[in-house]
Amino acid sequence: MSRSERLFDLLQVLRRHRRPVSGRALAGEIGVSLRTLYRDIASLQAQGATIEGEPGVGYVLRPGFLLPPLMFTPEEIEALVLGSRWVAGRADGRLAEAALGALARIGAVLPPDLREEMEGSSLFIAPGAPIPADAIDPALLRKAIRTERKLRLSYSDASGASSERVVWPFALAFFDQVRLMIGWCELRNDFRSFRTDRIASADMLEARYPTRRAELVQRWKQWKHAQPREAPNVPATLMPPEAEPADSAA
Amino acid sequence: MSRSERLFDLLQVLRRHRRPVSGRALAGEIGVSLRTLYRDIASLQAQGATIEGEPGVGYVLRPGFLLPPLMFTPEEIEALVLGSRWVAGRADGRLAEAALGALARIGAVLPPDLREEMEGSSLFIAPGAPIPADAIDPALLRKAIRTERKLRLSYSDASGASSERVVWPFALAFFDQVRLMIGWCELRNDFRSFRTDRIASADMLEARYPTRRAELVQRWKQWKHAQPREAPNVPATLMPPEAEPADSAA
DNA sequence: TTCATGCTGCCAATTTCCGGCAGCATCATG
DNA sequence: CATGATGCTGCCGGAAATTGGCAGCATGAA
Repeated sequence: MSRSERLFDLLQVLRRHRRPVSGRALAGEIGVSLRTLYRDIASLQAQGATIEGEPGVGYVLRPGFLLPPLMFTPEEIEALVLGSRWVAGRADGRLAEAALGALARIGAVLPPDLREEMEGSSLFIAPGAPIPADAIDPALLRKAIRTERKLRLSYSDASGASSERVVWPFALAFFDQVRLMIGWCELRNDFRSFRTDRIASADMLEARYPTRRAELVQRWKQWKHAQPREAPNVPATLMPPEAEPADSAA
Repeated sequence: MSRSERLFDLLQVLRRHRRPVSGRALAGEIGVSLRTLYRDIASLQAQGATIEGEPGVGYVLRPGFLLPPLMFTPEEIEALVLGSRWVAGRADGRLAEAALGALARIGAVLPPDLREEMEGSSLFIAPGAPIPADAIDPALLRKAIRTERKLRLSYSDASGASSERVVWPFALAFFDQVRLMIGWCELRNDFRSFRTDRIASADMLEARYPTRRAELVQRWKQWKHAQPREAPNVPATLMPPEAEPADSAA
């Protein structure tokens, strides 16, 4: 049996035991030396398996590595498929792939009737006007947001003036035609929004920003609520992206 | 990347594609030679995966493999959340609820770190222009589509003329501002699209329509492809909804 | 037919794997 | 505290697997 097959096996064995099992027992069950078993466990862990080992006790596989069976109502399936189709059609390539990948995973753990529901779903996203392509990789922005890292941006505002600045990115807003990255701007010492298609370059810095993302979001919402509006009778949430320019106030 | 890791990857890639994929394409996607890919396929098959390969066609993974897929990646979680937020914000109430319900179910099986990812996700759907409210319950349309039942419609077209007809609804298309129900119209004996906000009333009939939904969709795609376009230099997929009116051709 | 594709055998260079040993850390228990 | 069970790591040398390339055959569709 090749090593890769053995790893699949080990996973199944671990899944079967819910009580801790000693490495020696596992090694015996799989037919391999103890030394090799330790290496195998390390391999699985490297792939994200949360296998916990305690001295004197043994190993347990914590859930969360493999996707358990899932159950949904037909309407929930439709909602998931529709949402994923929207992402697949309207977001950048990486996210689009991720949406399809997530659907595929869900489909694999669905009972057959629901899987059929998923495959035959008749809710479609109509292609819209083409979205301006980004000069930079949007996945980088998401990664910076996820890991709360600072970004050094080269940005061209609506008037064409370009600038360089460091921002603390904490959100991405998807409009029909445009995407805005929202962050705290060190240059302006204030919140700013940046159209992703106007970001000429973005470099993720080593430094993490000092505030938690959730708190930035919360503060930003308050800030936004308090902002004077050029057209106050339009609800703030409905303002088109240009109404909140990256830097026209500068 | 180790071989075993690659096998997991290959499985997920296979799950993501529903159409047959050539070995060459798979090899390219995974970054390995064709020869090695064949060996990998054989390995997975030996472990119980039902991967079917036909000469001249490609590979398809039949569901039911004993090993469930690995857990979602953070990016997949982001995609699911973003898609669900789109549905929650842009679809009717029932679907919006379903989207949130689906997310909750997914959240229940996530390990803590991913659940945090889900709850703190910073990708937002910006509210757009208000969507015209439907006079009828959109959930009824979806139910009719799901169960392949005929609908009796009262419909007002763009000019305000109203009509009554029986249709075989098979799809719902979501545009930014408008939703179209697509069906076979018994009155016109042809495919027609109906803006859901112009449907004055809809009654689901007892009768199921005689053709399978999937086949209707397929025929409609061919029909649509063959339709003459008023503005032929605009790609068909980019035409705004009004370009394919419910009945202006009648 | 021709073409795209699946699939297999063979081979040499490279890489990985494997088992064994020795040693350390950690925890529970006597 | 001592002991035992267990997890975990480094090192080594021989063994085994992996890899890509090539050549060739089979099959089904256009």
